[in-house]
Amino acid sequence: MRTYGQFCPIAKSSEILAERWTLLIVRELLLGSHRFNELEWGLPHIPRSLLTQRLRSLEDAGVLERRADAGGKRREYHLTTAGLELFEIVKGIGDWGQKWVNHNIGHGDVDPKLLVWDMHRRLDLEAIPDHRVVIQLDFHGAARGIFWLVVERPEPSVCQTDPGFDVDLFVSADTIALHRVWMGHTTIHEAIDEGLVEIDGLPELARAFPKWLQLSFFAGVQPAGATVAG
Amino acid sequence: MRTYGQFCPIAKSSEILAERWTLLIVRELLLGSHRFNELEWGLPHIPRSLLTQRLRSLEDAGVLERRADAGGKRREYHLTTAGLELFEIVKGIGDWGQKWVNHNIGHGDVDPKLLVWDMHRRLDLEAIPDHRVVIQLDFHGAARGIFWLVVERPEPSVCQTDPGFDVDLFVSADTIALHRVWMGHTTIHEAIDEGLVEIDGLPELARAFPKWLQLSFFAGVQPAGATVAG
DNA sequence: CAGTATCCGATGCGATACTG
DNA sequence: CAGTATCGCATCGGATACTG
Repeated sequence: MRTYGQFCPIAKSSEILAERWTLLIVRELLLGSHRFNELEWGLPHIPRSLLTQRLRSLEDAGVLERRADAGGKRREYHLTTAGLELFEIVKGIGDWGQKWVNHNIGHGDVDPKLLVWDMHRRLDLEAIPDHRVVIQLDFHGAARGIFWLVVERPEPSVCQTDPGFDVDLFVSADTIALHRVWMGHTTIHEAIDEGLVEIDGLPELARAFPKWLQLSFFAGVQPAGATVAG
Repeated sequence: MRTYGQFCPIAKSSEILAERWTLLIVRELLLGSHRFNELEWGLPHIPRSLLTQRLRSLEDAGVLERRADAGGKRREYHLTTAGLELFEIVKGIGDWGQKWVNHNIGHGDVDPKLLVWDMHRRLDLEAIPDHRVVIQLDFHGAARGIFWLVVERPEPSVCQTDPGFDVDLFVSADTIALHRVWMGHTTIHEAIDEGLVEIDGLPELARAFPKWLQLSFFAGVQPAGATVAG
């Protein structure tokens, strides 16, 4: 690991935390991912070898620990007490970003895979129906992709290939528009009115769907200089 | 600038803040350095070209702005509102480091130059005498160096070469020992008792010196697992 | 003093391919 | 699924020299 040659605690922390990808890995762990594959879903474009390397560094630094899972065969990654105490820092960085960093979501910043992964993790388990609902999401515009969201208790899941179930709801969305909804820059109803998002299926389900969908943790943070919506 | 291709505010912030040296530059600005040369004092080993580059990135990101100073000739770097709002984040990272990162100060982590720079910035202006006091600091042990601290109002200064004034106090210190005092791991009186720090000069000044010296901002944070001193 | 310009070697990153 | 191995390239770090 590269060091700064300083005793300052900010420098010592930065040696661990300020390396590329590291904070995003911690974010994923804080949000409840524990398996290598789950981490990959939340970190599109990270080289697998680099993920391995970072997980090892974080283990050495005492931020996380590897465990064998219940089955005994697979590994799981869990934050230690030290790692869990990064919550406020990571949240603070996110709040700062939402407030101050250019909040025009551009073509380079959108990733349908990450969006559906985030969405599936924020579904309101209290609000979803008792029975399984399968949603097909078609993204178009800045970036394309088709995903399936299998909404069920105890744990919703997401697929990149057709899971084979009958589809109950078809959602077709402009990629940037749905990102803007997720980030709280607009509402899903506005996006629907503008024709950028369409929901097809049983009217009852179509009406209920927006209620299951919780937004990003940072959707409530106002960008600096934004006028408060009337 | 390297990006992550994510809309997540943590990722957008990290693109700016998680690059090497960046957080330490922000630390220096938060602590009151504004000129290129002051920044260099607080960032030993940073290549000047890289400092220039980072300052430019931070300006582009809206974290700082360049100004002409009062004289009109020199440039100064000042945090914007966005930059000032990084205070809690930087402090949080420092607190976390002081609590959780290996707090054995080793040979690779000591830097007398940074230490005297930090010390001169934390001198208690209320407590120092009315007249100028010149202190020569001799570091020995893990890393060597001689510095002169010119203690005076309104602004103390520090030199790497003999400023030519009569020296009022000679301080001779083991480098690691004085770092440990600064970080709150021990007291200066303990270090003196162990023979690791010596102060020579008028007894009145020698007695007063420890009182001018405020410690690191993080000296009050207990390392995890540390027993509270009795 | 306050930078800018250039050059070189080491390392980190990212892409691809391979394995149990 | 959960990694490991390898390799080219970009960036960083450090040195040196130059400028207003």
